[in-house]
Amino acid sequence: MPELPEVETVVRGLQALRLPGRRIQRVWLDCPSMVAPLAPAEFARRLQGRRITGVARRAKYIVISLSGGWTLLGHLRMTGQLAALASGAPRDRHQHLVIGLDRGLELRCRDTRKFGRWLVTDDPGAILSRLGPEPLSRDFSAAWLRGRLRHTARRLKPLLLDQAFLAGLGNIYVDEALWAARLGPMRRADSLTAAEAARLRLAIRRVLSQGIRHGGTTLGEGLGNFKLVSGRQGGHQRWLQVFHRAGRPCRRCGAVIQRLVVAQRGTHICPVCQNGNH
DNA sequence: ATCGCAGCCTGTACGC
DNA sequence: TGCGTACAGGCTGCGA
Repeated sequence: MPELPEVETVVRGLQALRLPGRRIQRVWLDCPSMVAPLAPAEFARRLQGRRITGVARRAKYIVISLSGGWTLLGHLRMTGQLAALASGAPRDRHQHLVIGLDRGLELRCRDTRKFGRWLVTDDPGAILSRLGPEPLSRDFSAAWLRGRLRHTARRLKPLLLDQAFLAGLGNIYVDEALWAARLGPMRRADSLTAAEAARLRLAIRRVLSQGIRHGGTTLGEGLGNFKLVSGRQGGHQRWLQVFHRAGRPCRRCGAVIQRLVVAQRGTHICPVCQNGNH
């Protein structure tokens, strides 16, 4: 599942291709729901002929700036992948959106479950402004987190998954951050001490930074699993402490990692390290 | 204010 | 071996 580190890895891959200046020549798609609410023809018309002026990331969104003040916003959701390929490269049936650039390069959005969303808009702020702060930015300060935690009774797991609270975490990195901070997923936010809030903030920043350093997490060999723009796999799966490690020993205390369901999500904890008031 | 659930979708893992 | 079924999960929208 692409979360902040995976999207950052994709965006860095795109940035290495030096896309700014390239012109969009052709747009092909076969899955209208992936560009909804725009009709496919309107989506293509808005892209056609524009030049790419920049590539960036905000939370889990890929933000591709275009000439004329337009922006292509991409969200990979569960199984989305973005590949840069020569225009002659063979297609496969999971490539649902192809953006053809000049000089024979294509951006191909591959998405086995078709949950990903792509939008061309002249007002990206309408979407991006609803997001909470970037966890790796200065906005995510100890004072800010402490202040916000104090005023909500929500449980840590659903709170950290809420993109309007903090933007970019998903199921993997929330579980990893809670383990690193030695906090239980069911802990009420307003029950955290200042020291625990500080620990949580550092843990979040650490697991995200590590995820980026390792090029994101690719779990298993499935068709929809995370890939870099180059098609390679990420490397952070070797560093996971709890996620998908149920039944195996905690690397900190040796207790058996458990899988439970919290906020309708598979949740992985060390029952000994994270035993705080459930 | 906060939670729970359905829906979107299809590959995968499991049971028989 | 092959079939059927449950499950996985980011996000939205709805109802409790």
